[in-house]
Amino acid sequence: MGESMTGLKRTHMCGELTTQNVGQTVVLMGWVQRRRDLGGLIFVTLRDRTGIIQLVFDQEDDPSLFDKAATLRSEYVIAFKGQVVNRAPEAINPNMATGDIEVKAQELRILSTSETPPFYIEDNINVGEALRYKYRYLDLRRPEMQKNIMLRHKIANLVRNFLNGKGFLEIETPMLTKSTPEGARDYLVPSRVHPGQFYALPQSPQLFKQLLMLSGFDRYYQIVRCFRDEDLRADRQPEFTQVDIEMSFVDIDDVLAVNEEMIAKVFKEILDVDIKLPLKRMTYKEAMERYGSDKPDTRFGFELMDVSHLVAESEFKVFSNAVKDGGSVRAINAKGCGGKFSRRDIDSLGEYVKTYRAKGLAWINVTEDGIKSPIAKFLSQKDIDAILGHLNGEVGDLLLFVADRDEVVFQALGHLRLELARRLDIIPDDRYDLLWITEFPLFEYDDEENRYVAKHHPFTSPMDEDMELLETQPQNVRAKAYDMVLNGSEIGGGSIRIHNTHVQERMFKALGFTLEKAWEQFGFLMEAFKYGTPPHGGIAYGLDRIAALLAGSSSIRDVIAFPKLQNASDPMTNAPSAVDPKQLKELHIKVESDEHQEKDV
RNA sequence: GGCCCGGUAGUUCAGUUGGUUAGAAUGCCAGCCUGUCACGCUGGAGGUCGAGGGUUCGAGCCCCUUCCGGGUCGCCA
Repeated sequence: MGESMTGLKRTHMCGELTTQNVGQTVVLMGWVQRRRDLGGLIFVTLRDRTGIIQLVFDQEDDPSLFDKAATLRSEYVIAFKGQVVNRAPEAINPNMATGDIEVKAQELRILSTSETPPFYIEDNINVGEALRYKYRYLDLRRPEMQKNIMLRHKIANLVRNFLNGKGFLEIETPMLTKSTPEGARDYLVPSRVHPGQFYALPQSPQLFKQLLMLSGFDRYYQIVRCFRDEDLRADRQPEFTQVDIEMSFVDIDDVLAVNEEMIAKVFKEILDVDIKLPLKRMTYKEAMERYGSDKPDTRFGFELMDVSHLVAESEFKVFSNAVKDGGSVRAINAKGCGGKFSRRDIDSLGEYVKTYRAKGLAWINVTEDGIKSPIAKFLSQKDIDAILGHLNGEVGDLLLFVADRDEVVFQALGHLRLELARRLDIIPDDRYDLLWITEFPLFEYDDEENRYVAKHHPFTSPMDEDMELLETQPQNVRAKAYDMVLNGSEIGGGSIRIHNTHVQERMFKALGFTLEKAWEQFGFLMEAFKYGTPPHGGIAYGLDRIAALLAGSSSIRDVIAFPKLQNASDPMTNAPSAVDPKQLKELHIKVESDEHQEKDV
């Protein structure tokens, strides 16, 4: 049982004390970080969310207070009264923000004791994530986590203030909504009053924000939770937070302008980094051809180069056949890597690209003794000269080639250039390359479903000049879609929407929907379009990703207070879990296999 | 669903060709210590080697099954 704090009122936060407070009597409350018992003298470091301060208990001053301090252990919660004093010059701790002062004890109350925590509450701990998340409330006590969560708050606050100032309204949209067949898998929610029917948790408030434009709210935003029942990654959680924005009477330039101003403000306020506006724009086509990715990391080179035209007639069938079959042969000149990478290193790069479905990695090592390459024997001197010339291959360079369908070539080489940069450690970590990727294809072909599917979503407007290709050459239709990319991560994406029933119907048709099916699924939207729809468009940012990037974290889990593990479970609450059969009965749900029912009953 | 890596003390890990009583660091507990700040010194407690099965005279180590964690491909409009 703890003591009462009655009669003591906190006067200061630990990390806010400075030499300015010397001489004052202060009351502090927080957690015991560490106790150092030197015999007749005990030092205690006390922690709250602002930082850490050293408390001093001297046996000669007050023996009973001293004895009480001796019982303190890590993570005890205490109320403490004492006088702030300067430390002796030789006792100053330069590694501590408050290291030039300490507080001499006058009163101590133990408000709450603590068991020994399963891991130490400090930065740079080396502990498995499963353990950290099981005790997430302790993990969150660590200064670096406190910093991350506070940073996230600050970003959200900046965004709100900025958008409020620009006349945007924050409007909530439903969490219980309608399942849509396109896109990611939905989380379904049954309800007692509708047997056999399900709500879906929103993957995004997309349709609702469009309807809000139709209602005349003109400018909307929402910091909103979204849900996708897909497999997790370091940058993907089943529930995540979007900064969702929509505007009326706008075209692409209007949306991009206000958004890049917002992001620049966030960078200035959070990192004191000046972002040069307007942001660079790059078309999807250029991004793919130069970087093999629609979210290029432009902080380093190793750009892709097309050598298809040089090897189309080559004796090397892997190259010439790829070109004949409509694919391409592209290369990266890994400048200066010829001498750095061993044969074993190069082989491991070959294994790496196979992850991305490339069948292999051809290479040419340009050395002082001429070229070394397993494919040299298939290439004529003329071919080699042409390739070296085109790729600017010089002594010391390593040329890496992938030949396949464009899609595979881009993916393999796009990832390879990232891998090369990581291995060579040449990615500057103090640089923030922000850019827009524009003119995305409206459709991409889905091999499994044997039809075109929307690359962004089915409400994205085609570019005006490509409108006529909708029925005849869907693969060549570009969309009024844009992504914001930061250092190789997509942090936001959006589009100008279709605001016309007729165009929307043509779109669904191109996607292989019958009119009946389109109306069944999205009838409420197309019906709405009949009643006076302003041109509109918007964007949605991944707040978790932005916060992680600004915090310098490699995983969005570091900026989410209570994240889920890779299997989408929560080791703290044990969610998801079996439910009482009574609940299922009420919901008219029968679970086929009952082995999962026993999991944690 | 596929592939890769991992699971040994509270925690992070080591553990040789399969061979005596499974170790280290740190944390924890006790004692000593008045200027520490990763305090120090001395001592102590602490283990279902993820689980189940198999091979063997003998398994932390080999084999099979399974569970769990991480990464990744598919997937993620």
